[in-house]
Amino acid sequence: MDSSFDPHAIETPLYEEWETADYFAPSGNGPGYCILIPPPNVTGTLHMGHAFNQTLMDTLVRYKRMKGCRTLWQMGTDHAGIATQMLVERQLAEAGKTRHELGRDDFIEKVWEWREQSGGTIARQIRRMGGSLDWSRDRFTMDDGYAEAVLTVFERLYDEGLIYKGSRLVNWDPALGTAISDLEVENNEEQGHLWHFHYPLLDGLQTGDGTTHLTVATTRPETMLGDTAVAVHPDDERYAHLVGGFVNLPLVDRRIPIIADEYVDREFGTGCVKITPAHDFNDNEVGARHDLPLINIFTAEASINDNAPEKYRGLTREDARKAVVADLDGLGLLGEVKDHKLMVPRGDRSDAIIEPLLTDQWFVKIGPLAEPAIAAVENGDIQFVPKQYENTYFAWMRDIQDWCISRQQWWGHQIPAFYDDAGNVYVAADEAAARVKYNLDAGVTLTQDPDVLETWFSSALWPFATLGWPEETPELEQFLPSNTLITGHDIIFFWVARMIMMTLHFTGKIPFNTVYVHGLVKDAEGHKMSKTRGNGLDPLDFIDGIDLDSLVTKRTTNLTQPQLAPRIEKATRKDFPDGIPAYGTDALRFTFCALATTGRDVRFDLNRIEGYRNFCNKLWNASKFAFMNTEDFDPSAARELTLIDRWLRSKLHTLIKDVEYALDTYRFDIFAARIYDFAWREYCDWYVELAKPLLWDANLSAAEKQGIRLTLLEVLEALLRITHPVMPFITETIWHPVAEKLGRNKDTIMLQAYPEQREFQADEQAEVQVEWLKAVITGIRNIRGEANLKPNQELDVLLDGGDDADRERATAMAPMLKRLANVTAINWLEAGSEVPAHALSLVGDLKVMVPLAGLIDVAAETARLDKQLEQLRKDLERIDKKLGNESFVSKAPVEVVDKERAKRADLEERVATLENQLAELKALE
RNA sequence: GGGUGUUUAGCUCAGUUGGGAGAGCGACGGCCUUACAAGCCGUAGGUCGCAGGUUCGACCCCUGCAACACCCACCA
Repeated sequence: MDSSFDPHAIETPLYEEWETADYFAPSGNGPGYCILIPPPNVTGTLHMGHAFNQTLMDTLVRYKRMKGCRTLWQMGTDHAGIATQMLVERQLAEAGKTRHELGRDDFIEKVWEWREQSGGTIARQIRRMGGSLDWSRDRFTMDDGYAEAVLTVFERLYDEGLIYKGSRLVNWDPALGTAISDLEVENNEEQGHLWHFHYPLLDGLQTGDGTTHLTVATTRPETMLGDTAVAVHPDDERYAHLVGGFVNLPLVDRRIPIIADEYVDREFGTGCVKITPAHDFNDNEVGARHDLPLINIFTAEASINDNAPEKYRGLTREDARKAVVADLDGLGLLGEVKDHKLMVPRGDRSDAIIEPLLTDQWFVKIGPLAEPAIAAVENGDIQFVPKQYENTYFAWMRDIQDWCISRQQWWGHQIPAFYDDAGNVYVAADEAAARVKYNLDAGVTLTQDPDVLETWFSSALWPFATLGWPEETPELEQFLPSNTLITGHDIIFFWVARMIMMTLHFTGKIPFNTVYVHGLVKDAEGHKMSKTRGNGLDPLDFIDGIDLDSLVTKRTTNLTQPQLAPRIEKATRKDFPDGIPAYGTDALRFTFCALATTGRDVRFDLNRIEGYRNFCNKLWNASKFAFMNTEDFDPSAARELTLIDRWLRSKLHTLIKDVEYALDTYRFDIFAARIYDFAWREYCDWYVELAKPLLWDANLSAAEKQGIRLTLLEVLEALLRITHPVMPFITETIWHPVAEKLGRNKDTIMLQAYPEQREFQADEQAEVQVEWLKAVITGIRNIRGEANLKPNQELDVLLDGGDDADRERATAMAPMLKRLANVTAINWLEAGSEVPAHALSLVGDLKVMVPLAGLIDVAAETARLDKQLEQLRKDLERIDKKLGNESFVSKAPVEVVDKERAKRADLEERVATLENQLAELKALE
């Protein structure tokens, strides 16, 4: 083995070995266990969220595989319609071209080319993370087989009346030129204005105070060009007499009615609302109730169209706004203009302001699909961890709206609907099938719907389409439902809910039993990582390291808002003054597990990963120690387990139970913490250190030394198996030589059985004894430390008090005690002899005394004991108060009261001893 | 406007059924002790967000409030 841990030397070659040996494919005859990867975008790159998500999945997958399950981690990628199309369009734009110049077929060809070129990136990155996915079953949502599933689903839903086409107000992204679903709209509060406009009353009408106009307020002045009414509340006396009358819509010179509708809030503004049914979801409903005309004034790019007065045509919505306000002002019809905060809807991909626009779109009638999906969670077939997400799910599902699935885009599954010249619709997988299905002769010309399906429509089929559906495959039989879905809470609606609906509808099975929802990865300040913010981190940079300048360049290139670059650079130079060191994959994975506490977002903290990189090094060095002390080790030689061996094995016995419980309950943080604690504290700090003096002790029998060497190796070997799911590379590397020494099978640790409790025996007595030993050693170390004695300053120790057990232990453990506390001689105080001035430590009834002998300063020792005494007195006081409380004694359970009494007695004795000791010290001053 | 989560040591976070507040990192002091200075030994840090309530007893249960984060929602 190399002298120190170097992740790069081991990781990549090891992964290639695993993959070549086909260790990732399902094997064995155990129970099936399946996890589906949330398919990353095929042309994307790995971000921290992926790395976190995949670490948790791989940890579980490796654990289950070692537990003997026939385990499948299903790999696949998503065609990511809008995201990918945007990317390729941007590339075209750099070459000065548009997709329209290219034409649909050539453009799609270009996207496939891009996929060929960049599709391997994310796969390579996932491999670097150590993910044990079954690459042989890799699926892509645009594969032929997958496409067949998508078309089949569409057709069946259409035939069942669950997909329909309709003309509706939808969320329109004018930058992308497509409709998007409600979920793809992000509403954020932004600063805007509230403009008040005066609409002149017609036919001589007046308000109560003689005003000849109605004043309406709006945050969107330009939409007034499409107003078709003014509404007031039906019970509003101020305007009751005007209902049924008319106002003149300025600039447009249109006569529009004054209507009464409950929708209006009398308290807000003037109590009068302009109604624009074609450009506002609320107004649209009002318009429908009052049979108002819909006047669409926007083009697909959100410029003013020909339905508006000539003057405004062709203006962008921003310019139109300015013009409308200026013109009304010129007419004296502009009232107050106030600052106003409002929710602005923006497209999640384009960041463009979303326009409600009347268009023809395809919808999924979602109610009938939602019902069984709600039931599946209600009745516990599907469980969310943490459970509170079930409420989030229910809330959304119970109020779910029909799903707009058509996109005016080119990259994606083209909608399998065909139209004849008369506009009749025929739905089938392809044109030929449509002709057969609808009995159309060759004379009928058919044109396919140009739109594509939104990406989430196809990813909703992931649980069964990846396993071969609509064919009936053995994989469907074995791996549906899958076991655990691991995902962030940001895609519960987008993906999880829709998978549940679709899978239930088409297979009659639930897609998965458990949904484990983890938090999102935030930066050290708790902010969401994003390209725009420039605070994103590349997981590969933690593995390989990156220098500061490269990191700055990475974060500031290709920004959507280049003006932010200086700020991002400054922040980056401040947060990462030395760039990022190479920590290796294992350290990164361990960090993710350690931070994966339930129901909480994770702040990625550089200090944590550094600590866990150090932990890797610790493991590496511990194994070096084990090897150095087991040269010529013969696993079959006679051995006898010593006390510390029995103690360590007993600790391991408990560890195995704890890690199993942790993983079974998705407590990755506890899993990591227990491993860390056992490996570092128990194995390294105590066992190895205790073993040293024994291995070097001439009085110890060969069998006992063999017992120690065996334990050194066996416990390490088991620890490596326990740790392997989270740190696959270092454990595999170290495991081989260990297993070899133990004479075991040595293909790969990946396929070894996960440790079971029965491999290591519990031994309560050994634990008690070693705890005693640790207490004595710690006591002496405390004296040494507080008295500022050099470690190489040898000490003698005198023991007094205690019982027979103490005497036996002191004799038996003398070598360990001497070395770990750096003590030369241990003697018992002879009865009747004089007690020298000493520093004191108490272990139960046993007095551990270190004679001052000119080494220890009386004042320092006094201070040390004072500190201890003060703490003891505080404890005593608290207990006295408790026991002095009549209600406590009478009402608390007897065992609790007894416990307090015992504690009190013990404390009292210790206090007395220390007081005594302090008095003696005082006499020395 | 509705909902969810969070608030514990300087920082990041644990704390299972109510019964003596924990870890890692950082800080401080001492050590190159023959696996490891990416290390070893020791020490110091907390009215558990605030205010009430239930209880013999509350970080834990209940009520209210505050701050922060996120989700949902049509207030012009």
